[in-house]
Amino acid sequence: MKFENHMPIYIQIVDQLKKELIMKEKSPGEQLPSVREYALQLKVNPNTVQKAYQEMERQGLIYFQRGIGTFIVEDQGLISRLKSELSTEIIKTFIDHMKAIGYDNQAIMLKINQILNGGC
Amino acid sequence: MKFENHMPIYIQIVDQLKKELIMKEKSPGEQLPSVREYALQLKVNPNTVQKAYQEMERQGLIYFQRGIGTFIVEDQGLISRLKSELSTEIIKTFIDHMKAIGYDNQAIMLKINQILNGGC
Amino acid sequence: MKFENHMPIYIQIVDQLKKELIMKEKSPGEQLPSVREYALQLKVNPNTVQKAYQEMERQGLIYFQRGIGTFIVEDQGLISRLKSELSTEIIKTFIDHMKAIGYDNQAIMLKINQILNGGC
Amino acid sequence: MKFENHMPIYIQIVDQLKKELIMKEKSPGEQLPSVREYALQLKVNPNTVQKAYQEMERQGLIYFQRGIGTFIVEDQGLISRLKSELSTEIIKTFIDHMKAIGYDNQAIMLKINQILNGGC
DNA sequence: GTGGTCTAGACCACG
DNA sequence: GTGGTCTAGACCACA
Repeated sequence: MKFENHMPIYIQIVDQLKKELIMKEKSPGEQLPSVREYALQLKVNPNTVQKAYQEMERQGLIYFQRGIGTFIVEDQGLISRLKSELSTEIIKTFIDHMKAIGYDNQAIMLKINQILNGGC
Repeated sequence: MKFENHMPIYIQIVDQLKKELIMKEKSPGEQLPSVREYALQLKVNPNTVQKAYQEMERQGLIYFQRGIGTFIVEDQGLISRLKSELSTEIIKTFIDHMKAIGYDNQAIMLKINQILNGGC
Repeated sequence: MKFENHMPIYIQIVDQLKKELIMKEKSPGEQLPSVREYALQLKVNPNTVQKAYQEMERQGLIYFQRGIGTFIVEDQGLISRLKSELSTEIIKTFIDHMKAIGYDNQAIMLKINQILNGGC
Repeated sequence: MKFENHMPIYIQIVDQLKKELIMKEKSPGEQLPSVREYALQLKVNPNTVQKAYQEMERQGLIYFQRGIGTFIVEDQGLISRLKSELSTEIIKTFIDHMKAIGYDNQAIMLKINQILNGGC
């Protein structure tokens, strides 16, 4: 896994794990690698993985069990909820950015159509 | 002007000035406020404005004239180039993010259409 | 390290580090002293070292690793590229200066031969 | 006349005038343009020309005559002295720079020969 | 007046 | 510990 420079590594780990959840590479209830193991795997400081896990716990995505391990919460709606949250957030940010440089709804649609090279 | 916490102030100044350029509130060749004056306006340290200006010079958007002031580059295509660069960047990031959570082109279009409340 | 008056300290630091790279006192991949430590060594403000480092990063000579340190780029050709760039730059400037005061190629060669005390 | 950014304009004016002296475009005893006139001609602030003239007076190249004008000193050896001073200075600087990046006398000769593309 | 550099000292996020 | 940012205040060269 490659990390970009302008973004905290621990955030990039969180994003990666979320993506794996959504893409069904990880499932609710599944156990995550231990902090040390994952750190070795990612060639990253254990503190960084620790911070990533803490961030995910804060967001209610995983929970710790003392002495046993770290697990993804067993919430049926989790994935769809996550996906919808993320996509809304992404789109909202996107539209804000575009409007800030003078695009209106129509212009945005046009530009996107262009880039996705589809008609509609 | 209000600044967000999680982003360097000098970057926010750069973004703001770029936006003003695109929105034609500033024009090529125009003189920018002096470092000190702008700092007063923004209630920010002069060094911070200085850093913002130097970043913009590095990006080829403005130039300094010793002892005289700071000016926007006199490049005709500047604004359109800037606008196109920024929008492409924004859209590219957006699409990457969406694909990372499992949306394909069609799904992206659909979602956007919904939100921008347009048919097509 | 002593600094001359008429040249920014941070530029002198950059030049010094480039020289050390060329003279193989520093090698690709090597870690540079931390900003604070180097500032102490040079008896200079940390911000000044910071500025020097950032200038070098801008020139693609070093890179930062968040929370870890600053490293020389791991580019095999780096040193020879740097050396050739610098020497060409120096010679070009030199020849321009000489021609500006009326020396042609031959006169330059002659004068240099004299001073470097060599026949040829 | 075009001015470079990284060098004070008044120094560039001094250098230009020295060059004109050496190239016999100006002669000992000749009157220089008035500060105002020259400033207009160069599209430069009069203070800048003033400073250039002062610098040249300091170096003993010109003298002021109150109410009459500014003149190049009437020194027979002036030009050759100037030329020799300048060339020595230029060469000394050049050799220092080259040695600082690890070239010895021989290597310098080689590199110069290459660039001036002459045999010897 | 302008921009450019520097210092001293502080706080922050990150690993 | 690391680098990144910011402030307050100073001095300088330049136009």
